[in-house]
Amino acid sequence: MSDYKDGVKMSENKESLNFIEQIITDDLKEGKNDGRVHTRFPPEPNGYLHIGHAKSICLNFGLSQTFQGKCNLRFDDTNPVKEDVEYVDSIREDVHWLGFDWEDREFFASDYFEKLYQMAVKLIQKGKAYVCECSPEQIREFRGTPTVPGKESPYRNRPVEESLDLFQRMRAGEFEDGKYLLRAKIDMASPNMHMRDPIIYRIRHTHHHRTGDAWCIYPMYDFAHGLSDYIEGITHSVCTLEFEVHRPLYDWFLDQLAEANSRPRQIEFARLNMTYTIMSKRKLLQLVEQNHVDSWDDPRMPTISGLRRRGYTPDSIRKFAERIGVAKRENIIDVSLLEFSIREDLNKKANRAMAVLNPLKMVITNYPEGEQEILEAINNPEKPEEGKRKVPFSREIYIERDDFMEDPPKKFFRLAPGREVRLKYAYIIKCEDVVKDENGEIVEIRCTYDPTTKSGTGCKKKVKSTIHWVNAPTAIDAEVRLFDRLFLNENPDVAEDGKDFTSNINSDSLNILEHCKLEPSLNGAASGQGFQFERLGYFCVDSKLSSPESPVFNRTVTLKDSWAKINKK
RNA sequence: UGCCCGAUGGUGUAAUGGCAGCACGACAGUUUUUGGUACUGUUUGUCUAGGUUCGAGUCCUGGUCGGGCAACCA
Repeated sequence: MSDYKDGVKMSENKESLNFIEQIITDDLKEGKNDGRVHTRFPPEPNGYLHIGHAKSICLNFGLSQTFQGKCNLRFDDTNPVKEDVEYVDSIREDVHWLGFDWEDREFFASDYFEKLYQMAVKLIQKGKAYVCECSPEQIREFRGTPTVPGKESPYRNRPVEESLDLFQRMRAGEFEDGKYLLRAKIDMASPNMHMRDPIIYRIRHTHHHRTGDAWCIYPMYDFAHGLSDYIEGITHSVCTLEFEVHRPLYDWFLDQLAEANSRPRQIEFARLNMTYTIMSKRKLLQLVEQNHVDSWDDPRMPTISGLRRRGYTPDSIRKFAERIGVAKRENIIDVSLLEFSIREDLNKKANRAMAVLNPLKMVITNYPEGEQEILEAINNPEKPEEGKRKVPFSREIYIERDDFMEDPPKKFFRLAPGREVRLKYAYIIKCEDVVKDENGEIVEIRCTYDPTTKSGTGCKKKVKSTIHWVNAPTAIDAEVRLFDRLFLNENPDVAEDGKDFTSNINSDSLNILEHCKLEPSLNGAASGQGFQFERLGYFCVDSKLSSPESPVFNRTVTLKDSWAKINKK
């Protein structure tokens, strides 16, 4: 069951509010913003969205749902050299897929370029901004350091008229990149670096993915972001912790330029970090460009598109976001919590099927040759309404190589010479013989079956283990891709001296198995459709590589495996 | 050595001056034709030193530790 119904968060069994919900509740009590709650999700279209963005999306859209407000999608596209429409498209798709709807409120910071320009003009007129001619080196030098105050620019007291004229000519394209800058006139001695006459416009003769060549000056984040919030009537501007020191500047622009009585309020929360995972767009881009992964939607990537292709459901990701909570403390979430969330979801939703990844041929010597019978299998024990399906059975089947041991340790319950196990939905069989090739490798197991132990006939006989299998003559051949963590260490961001994070990459994160055997009901499974392969894990049809003629499945996540633990001891 | 922020079990997150709870993990058990699921139980925590108070995880002061801030990035 989804936790969302009619767009309203249903899990109101939670009795405590996170600190942002608390702030909004208090604001509402004080009658701020005429009782409105309006948030926004503001990605820069310079990369694909990842699980950290999912936290922010769930937060912002979730806030609008719990307070019956609105949430905008706004592309923060003020730096044309890094941005692209490819990213815009993927962001739209990913937010929708997660289950959120911004209705007709899709905006771009670039929509406001004219308004922002006019606001900048107003700032100059008020004597609160000036056109500066410092070089990048001079800017750096004059800025000072956190412990040393900055020095004022020689252009700081340029007459208003002159700044106005220059700014207008900057826009008109009279100057080359870097020749002039527009800066806010605040305080070069401020203990907050961001208040030391920050740059608000720079010249960049670059084609913009939306405005084309209409502009050659572009506003900086601090100027554009808060004012875009203001223009859209945002009430609560939620962002991550690193923007905390920007807040005084955010408020300063509003103090100078806001006229309406409703003003946005910036609130910062701690971004998501996850073990064995990299969460920076820049580094994710590097993984793609250096071919450490195939693409942004490689199933090993922590991107939303990667998780989707891996077999994660929107519900599982939203549940995960709810579980990890929202606070201001730096955090590192164990990736096993994400895995728990998808197992929990798929356990209830995914139909079961039998598949053998590493096939070992078994011949049931006392089963009549050439005969086949049809057995019934339960589609989902958690959902009886899913009913049953037919599974063929005959003299020759495949079992999992791991389910047989010639010389088993004490706690191994599965098949071994002389031992009995149940074949799921079929019969109890006994291993009579092991056939090996000239290298001593086991190539076939010969068994006998007990016809009185057929499943569903009320057989009382108990065996220690039930194993899955696939009927050999009707088996579908498939490729199955197993994934391991992309990084070897818990915190891949920190690498050994002199090395970058790519030195932590797990070179063995992709394991492609050919000629896996699937039960025939899996024929025609839809792209992206998820299944539980009994005893193995959750798998889905790969949306890019699979075809009806040669199916490809991705393993989303294994089942919890207590045997693996016992085996390790 | 400036400014800002933070600190609750292994990992997260609640407790709004009044019994430190929940989830995940770990461990043990019950059920089971998935060594899955479900269920039960166990385990481990308020950074530190003072202060205010009948009472402090919560308020105050000092310290310690961690994070952020010096792109014409966002």
